[in-house]
Amino acid sequence: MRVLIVEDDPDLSRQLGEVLKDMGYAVDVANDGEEGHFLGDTEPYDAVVLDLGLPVIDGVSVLQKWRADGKTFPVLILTARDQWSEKVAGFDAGADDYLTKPFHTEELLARLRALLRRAAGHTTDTIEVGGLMVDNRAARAFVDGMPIKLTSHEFRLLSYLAMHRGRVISRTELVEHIYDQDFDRDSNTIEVFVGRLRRKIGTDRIETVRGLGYRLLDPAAENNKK
Amino acid sequence: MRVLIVEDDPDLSRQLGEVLKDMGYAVDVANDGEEGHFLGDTEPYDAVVLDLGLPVIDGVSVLQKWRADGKTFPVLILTARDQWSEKVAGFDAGADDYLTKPFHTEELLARLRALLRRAAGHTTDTIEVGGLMVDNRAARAFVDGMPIKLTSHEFRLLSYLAMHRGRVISRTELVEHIYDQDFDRDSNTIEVFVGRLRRKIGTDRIETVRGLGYRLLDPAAENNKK
DNA sequence: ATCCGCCCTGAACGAAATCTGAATATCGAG
DNA sequence: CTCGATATTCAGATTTCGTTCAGGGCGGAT
Repeated sequence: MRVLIVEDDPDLSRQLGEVLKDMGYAVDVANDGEEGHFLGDTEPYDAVVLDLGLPVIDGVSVLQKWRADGKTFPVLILTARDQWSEKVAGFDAGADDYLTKPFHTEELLARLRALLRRAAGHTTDTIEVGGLMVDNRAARAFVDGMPIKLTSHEFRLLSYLAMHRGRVISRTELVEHIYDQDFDRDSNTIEVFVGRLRRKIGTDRIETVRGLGYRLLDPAAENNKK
Repeated sequence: MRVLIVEDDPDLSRQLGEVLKDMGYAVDVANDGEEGHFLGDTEPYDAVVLDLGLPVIDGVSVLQKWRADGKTFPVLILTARDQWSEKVAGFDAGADDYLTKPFHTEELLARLRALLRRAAGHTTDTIEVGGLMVDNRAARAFVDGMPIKLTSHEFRLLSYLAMHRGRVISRTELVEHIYDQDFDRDSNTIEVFVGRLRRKIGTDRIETVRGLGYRLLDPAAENNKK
């Protein structure tokens, strides 16, 4: 899952960035409205955290532009306390949730998870596919109840596949959602990670669809074969 | 599904080409308006992605010429940001949708799918023909609920037949829509693929119409027969 | 600040699936 | 029955994928 933070307070944005990375997200940070708008327009984020009080272009305008351009990613807006009018304007512009500053990072994480979940059509933070369980809340995975040790990128890959289980995901899409902006993809890192994941969760869980990409499937459901 | 990209920025066109191929389209790329116009006039595309700012001949003129010549394929135009006048001119010239640069690839894909669907007179990503289901989004096919394992070319072939079910499709048309431009068809690859498909989805689903081509039909419905 | 260890990247190489083109067999119309 | 059209089969050729490994970066520990 890849997230954009648009926040002008350097302390806050840095701290948020760290927390989100710890949780296993790929994170980009923009420091003003213009940069934020550009990134949101350019990169395929799974969610955006948007401060409404921003230099250069204010948050509501940024959000309006995105929505006018057809961007559908969920947006969580941050408002100063008691700025009720701003909040309303944010919702009118197409926000999906809000949080008033100051807030507890735990709450931000919870709301963000809820947004990501909803966008992918799930109702819980944990996804189970035939004995494999992915816990997005704790950033952990289990096979038949046994915890699996995954590195951060391995988890991101698995989580993304789990969120879209059954669908074929192209290498391109995986790269775009697992890495943040500055990454040259001219290597075979995805293949390498898929290989490692397979060794950890079992070979038959990730199917490769030649020429298209990968798909997470339930090895128990025997009707996946042939 | 065969798509033409007319785009002068080599980075962008290369990247777009890759993404679209990932999604299973056959893709041709033209680097300027003249080449683009020629290809669009000559080859039977299912959709075109057309940049408006082009060398030699500009995008709007290209589009006007195509429409004047009776070309009906859907055209998605790309405009630089905030070039509202260009956008309007594009629509007047007969564009079906637009996207402002920069954009993220998933949005382009979604809009392209929507255009292709609309053009084929369908409203969802999945097509069902008597127990056979083709899911263009997930790049999967099912027979009576059982997933069928298809290679990417087999899937393209099936998808095209499903999009035009009931119609007789000539070998030539199939080749043109499944492969990109530089392909010598002096072989019998289509027969080979049809054979493989039949083995996988059932012999009675693809009817061969002697001297004309193939047709996908519903084996349950009796009124398909000539 | 420095060292150590884990993880990531990129490349190389081998393996596997798939595609192509041709040869051969079968079918259907007249 | 004959001929052209379509089916089937198959072996290279080709593309795509899996695996391994070394170098290096980053973070944590000391």
